[in-house]
Amino acid sequence: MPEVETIAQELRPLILGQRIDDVVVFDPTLVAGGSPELFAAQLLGRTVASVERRGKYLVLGLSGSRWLLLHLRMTGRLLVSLGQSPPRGRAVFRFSNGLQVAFSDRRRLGTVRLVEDPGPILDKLGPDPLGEDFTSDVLSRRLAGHRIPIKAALLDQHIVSGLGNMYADEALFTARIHPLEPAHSLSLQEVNRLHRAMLSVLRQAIGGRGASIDSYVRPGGELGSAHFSFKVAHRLGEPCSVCGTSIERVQIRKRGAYFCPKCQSRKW
DNA sequence: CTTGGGACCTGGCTGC
DNA sequence: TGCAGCCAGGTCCCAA
Repeated sequence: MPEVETIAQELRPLILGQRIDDVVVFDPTLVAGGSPELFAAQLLGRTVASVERRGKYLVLGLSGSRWLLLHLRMTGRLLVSLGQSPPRGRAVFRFSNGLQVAFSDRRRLGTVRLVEDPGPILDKLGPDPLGEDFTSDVLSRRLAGHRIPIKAALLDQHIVSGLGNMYADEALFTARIHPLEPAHSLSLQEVNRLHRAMLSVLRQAIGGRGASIDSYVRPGGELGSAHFSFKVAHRLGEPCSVCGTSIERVQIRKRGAYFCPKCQSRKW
């Protein structure tokens, strides 16, 4: 999410108010829920009225009541360039100010979708941790009744939206909660700590313009620096910054979970 | 309803 | 050296 937020922030001043003059889809599987031809045709001539993030979606509001939803998944990138060397990628959007935005995506899991009503997709998302209404109380209610590991709950975008694998690990470390702790069994105090940790981890990562651990780069090609602040994520075997214990890794739902076995000791 | 597993995808890595 | 097989992780879909 910090990566998508960074992209939204940096793309916004470049394309807000601009008209979409050309769309070329090189990889038809990029377009979800409709034909690539129709997708391109229906985008032409519309202007960009808003550039927002919802969960991990990048949401472009367009003139004529259409919404362009982009999801980058793991390796999707949006890269800007001006005119000359036309960028390849899965698709390229050209705007009236001459700017080109390429959707590049090594593993081809990202999607774009043009809809009249984003509700059916976005309303399924849980609350955004950076939204004003995301209180500790809200988090507590969202976790109630879920017996799954807290790490799995944080990654379920229907429960809360925006946390990816790295940031879930970082938030749990900061809150000193073991990733396998059943979500519904967190104490009020633990939920409070987790709530604060989610906010601080995400805000700090946005301040670092995202984490370039895998293939993420900013629209201009620059790297993010948020990964330099990671305490546990992708730090298997390194000493914990708090207690010096070796960072461990377990599998939860086929995903790697990094944690400090001492700072995040289980209570059961 | 909740939960868990497979599928998708491909560059990089492991191991024989 | 060559190559099969595994792994990463966000989301959807399906079965229990």
